[in-house]
Amino acid sequence: MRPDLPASSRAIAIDVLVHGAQSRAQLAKKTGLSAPTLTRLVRPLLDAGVLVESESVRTTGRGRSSVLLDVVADDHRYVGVKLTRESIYAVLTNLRAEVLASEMLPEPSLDVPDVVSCVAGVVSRMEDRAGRPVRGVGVTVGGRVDKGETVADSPFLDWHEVPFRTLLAEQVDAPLFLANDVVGLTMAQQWFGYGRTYPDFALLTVGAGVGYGLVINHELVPTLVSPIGHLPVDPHGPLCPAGHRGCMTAFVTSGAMANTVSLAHGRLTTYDEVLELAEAGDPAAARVVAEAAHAVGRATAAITSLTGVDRIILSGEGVRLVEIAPDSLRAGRVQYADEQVSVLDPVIRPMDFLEWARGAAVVAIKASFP
Amino acid sequence: MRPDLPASSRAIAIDVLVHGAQSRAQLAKKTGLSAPTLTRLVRPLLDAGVLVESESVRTTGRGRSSVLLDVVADDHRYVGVKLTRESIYAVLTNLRAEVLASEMLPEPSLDVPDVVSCVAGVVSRMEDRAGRPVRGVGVTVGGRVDKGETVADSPFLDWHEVPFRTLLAEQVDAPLFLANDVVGLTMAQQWFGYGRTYPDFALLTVGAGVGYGLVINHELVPTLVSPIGHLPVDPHGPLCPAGHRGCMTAFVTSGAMANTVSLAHGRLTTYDEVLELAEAGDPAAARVVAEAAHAVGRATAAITSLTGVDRIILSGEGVRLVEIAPDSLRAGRVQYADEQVSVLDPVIRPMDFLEWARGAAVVAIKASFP
DNA sequence: CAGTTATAATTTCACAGCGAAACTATAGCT
DNA sequence: AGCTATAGTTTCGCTGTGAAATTATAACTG
Repeated sequence: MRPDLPASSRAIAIDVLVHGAQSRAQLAKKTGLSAPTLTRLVRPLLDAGVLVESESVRTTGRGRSSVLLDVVADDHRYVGVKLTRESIYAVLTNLRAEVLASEMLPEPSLDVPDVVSCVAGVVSRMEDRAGRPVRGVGVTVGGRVDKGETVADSPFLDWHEVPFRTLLAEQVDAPLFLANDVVGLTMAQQWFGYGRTYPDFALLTVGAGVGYGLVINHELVPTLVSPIGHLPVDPHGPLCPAGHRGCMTAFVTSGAMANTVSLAHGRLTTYDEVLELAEAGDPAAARVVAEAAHAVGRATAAITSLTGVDRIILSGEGVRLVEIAPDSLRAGRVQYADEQVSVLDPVIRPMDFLEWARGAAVVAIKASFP
Repeated sequence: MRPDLPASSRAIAIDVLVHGAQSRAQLAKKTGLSAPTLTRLVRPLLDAGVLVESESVRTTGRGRSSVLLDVVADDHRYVGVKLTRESIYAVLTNLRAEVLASEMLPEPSLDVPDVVSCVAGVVSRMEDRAGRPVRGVGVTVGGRVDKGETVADSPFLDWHEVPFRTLLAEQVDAPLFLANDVVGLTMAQQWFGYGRTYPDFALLTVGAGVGYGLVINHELVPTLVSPIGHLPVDPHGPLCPAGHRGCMTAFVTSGAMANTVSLAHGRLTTYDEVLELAEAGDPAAARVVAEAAHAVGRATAAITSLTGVDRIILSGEGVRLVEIAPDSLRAGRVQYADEQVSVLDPVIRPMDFLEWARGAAVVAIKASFP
């Protein structure tokens, strides 16, 4: 973040980063600014090296060729780290959040000093691999993060009021940014994913927990952390650990689903097995998966009802469940819908665990660009 | 709306209208603008008569007395009209949306020309009572309103794609504004009610239907029209006319509640009787009211979960039900809540039907001030 | 191939919004 | 009367902006 750059210059730079190389004329039309203003706004960006003029491109028709402006994505390196209870995931990315290297290692323990030095070690190795200064390091955790400084409360790590950024900054030189994990994932979608093109969208993640991010009018709406996890779906449904009957956590988290199927079959069944069994036609597993997909559909309908946002991304490690039971998803989404109103289908974005780390990298990119 | 006024002048004028008489110094501090800028912004407002300097006020301590700036609320007249299936409600207000006169008359029929001339008649009578030119007329209806021009779809009036504003403009001289009824009510809360002080709040209305308005960061979020009416609460609950089991409509609308109690007692019971019976301890009525209040609580919890907004206003003609069963409301609100997170109690704003018309007047005020 | 047209980008210039500094206007306190 | 504190104004310079004119480039035309 260069504080000397005028805000409108920054907006131009972000547009180029997010939407790719464009000419000044295109940018002027898109932003509603005049051509002279664009020339003026772009100059300091060129001087600072934020943008470069790439080849001039012949468009159809006559007239002078336009010169494309672009970021040099590969000039910059960012690191993203996501902490879970079991593992630490890290990625090295360029400015466009494209993953160049990754690492996964088991969580040493949940003691804060252990985690701090372990993360510092990962970051240091990533810096070596980068072969150049890293411009920013983003770290995300599940749970409440306060002002980007402290982990106020993380049930996954059993942490409370840990001033994690400060602690980590003692061992990491690069600019450091701390955020909630779903916030990072939502930002990644906003700048480099589905949300790029849309001013409003919601992100619902399914896996060990249920995550939720909301963007309205290009801005991230600060929701409480993962409150959607306890959104009620069916007051007669299964029980979640917090004692809620039929909330999202009880229906769709991988642990809950595995438990239910284990109980039905009288033997321990993993989440992956549940999905396989469901695909193979096992009645119990199929039922559990269908109910979970139905619950996800219900949740998307509630999101649309209460926020007016109808573009919804489904993602998370466990999202395959809705691909297995698309009809249940659809049924849950439209069951209580108004007849006249057409309902957009959610977009499914399968993802592995590195995607979480990539979200962390985007936290750093967003905070430090340009 | 004076298009020649700079945007920041307008912001100052709105602040004075909404928050009452203030000195330039106060406004400068609040808006973060400098004192000179405030002098400059206020001048055209004084010239145009939007603001006046009222008496200079001695504050504590020494120094020059500050001069309060205020709108002349009673210099201006606005009319608000709300259409329902059975009746037309109209109010005459001043600039601060204080009701000076009101009128209620039965809907002549649902034929568009009848309604148009009836509304034109009401407006004309209100203009007579105003004794001066009316600065704006706001008309609101339940249902989808497109671009302030046409009633795209109103199940209450059985109207579809009626270019109501244009039709009415042929018989009304004053500037005319058309909007959804809940939008008007939300705007009224935003400028002249509970929302004045808060950047984020939600409005939930209960009555013949269920209404929902959302303001985030001082801005009205465009939600679909009354989709919350079919928010599911309990998939084993009562049935609504659209065939949904246990949706908000089935639980909390006055018609549904009256029907349920009528059925239980084997005799026709009105909504008001239901509330009286519940207060008197009648088990069936008390149960229906408690379930309704519980459903309202659930809905507020869902709103908070999915929007992050925890300040919620409960209103509408039927809102007394939650006053009768506050414990059920609270139970529904916290039942699925996270334990750590403290939950704000909703604010209850009882209202009569004229409040709807006042909301319509606010539509006109907001659109035409200054 | 020179002239015409179309598009991109830049330069020049004038205007609007804003705040720092200095100034005027009050009012209380000593 | 002189000092201090607060409100509001005037002056002036900085910054962001677009209209208009200018330059650069490319294709099409007769």
